[in-house]
Amino acid sequence: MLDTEKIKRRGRPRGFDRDEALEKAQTLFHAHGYEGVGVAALAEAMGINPPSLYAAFGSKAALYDEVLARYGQSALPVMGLLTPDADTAEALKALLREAARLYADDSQAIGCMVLEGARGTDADATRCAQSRKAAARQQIADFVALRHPDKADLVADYMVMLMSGLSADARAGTPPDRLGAVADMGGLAIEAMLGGRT
Amino acid sequence: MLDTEKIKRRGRPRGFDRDEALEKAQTLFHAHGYEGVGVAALAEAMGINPPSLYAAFGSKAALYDEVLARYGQSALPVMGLLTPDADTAEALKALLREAARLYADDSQAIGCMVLEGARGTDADATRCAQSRKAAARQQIADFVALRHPDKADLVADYMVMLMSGLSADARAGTPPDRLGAVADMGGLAIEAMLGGRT
DNA sequence: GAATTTCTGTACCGACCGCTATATAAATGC
DNA sequence: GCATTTATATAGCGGTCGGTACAGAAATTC
Repeated sequence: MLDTEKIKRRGRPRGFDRDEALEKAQTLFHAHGYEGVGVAALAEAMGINPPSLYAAFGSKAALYDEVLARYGQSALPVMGLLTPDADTAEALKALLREAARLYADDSQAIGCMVLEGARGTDADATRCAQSRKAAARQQIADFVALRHPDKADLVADYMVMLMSGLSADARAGTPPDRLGAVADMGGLAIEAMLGGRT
Repeated sequence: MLDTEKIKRRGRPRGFDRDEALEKAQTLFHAHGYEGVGVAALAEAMGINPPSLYAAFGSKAALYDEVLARYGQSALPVMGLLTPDADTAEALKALLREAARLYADDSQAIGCMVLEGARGTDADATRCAQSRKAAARQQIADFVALRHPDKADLVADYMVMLMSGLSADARAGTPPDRLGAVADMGGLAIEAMLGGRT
């Protein structure tokens, strides 16, 4: 899996940087969604032609999958808040606040790419995104289960649901301050469910 | 506006029931979203041909708009919970519970057609849906403002955000009982914000 | 050098998109 | 009857979709 190194391969070498191309694709997918951007637009933004895209990534859906993986790594700082020694409720509230801030930050693209991607029409694309959504949910559930095993599933469901709503509202244009206030209000339910400073 | 009656109009009479056709279109739009269903599929389900569709409704977007209006009326029972004499928190919690039940009910279509429609790629369709979403939000804000004017906007934002998340999870396949539990947990934030039995 | 392998650009495929030109069918007004 | 008006069915418009056949270019191995 670690043959990303520049092994001398025979044949004509690729004329573009694969990761740079992925980054351009990520920008477009995040901004317009899987169905909102076509292969032609992707190829143009990546500075290549469709055949090169298909040679390097296989298909539009496969490219999307790689982009989602890349996004998952860059969005890891969010999940990094869930360290085992953190206070459960405080960490979840911080996660909500950070999600709201991130989703409304229009310096990049609006909303969560995974959660938005999980709602599309295309079967392949939604399957990819939903699997990553489920993985994130499980991460949250495992974290909550450290101290509240009986409430882990419910709280994880609640967190994901809330983040889906936050992402939707962010994309609908809700400004950062209002989104943050809503996220904080969502945190009240966590406190009520888990209690403060447990 | 009330010329829905069977006024004798000259020319060949329409060969299909307009409202029945709308109902079929509603089913398809709700199940697959605006972008997920084409004019050909709509026309076939309505039992007509594309030209009849355009003659009767104008365009795909206009048909969608009428369908949304129809949906808004059939979904009114939900908003009917917000009567002026109802307890604020209790009514909102009941609304959440009812929304969760309705969204997960697969006897018809999954999720909220307005909230899902507000997230699409097509500019016209999302504008229609977002305007109805905003109207519903205002209805909630007005209801809350009756007794908690300073918190009306925040609580309305929170309610809409939560319902968006519920609708997304419902479409992702979350079963009714889990969805209901999450909605109830969301209600805890309302109690914390407005207090019980105010 | 030649043969092989791989990538790249042009140009295009069939399928579907929303939509409509055209001609005909079925009603009314006179 | 006849003209007018409206709705229908057939067939097809230009455009975009995801994806590719093909030939040439650029690297390797021998």
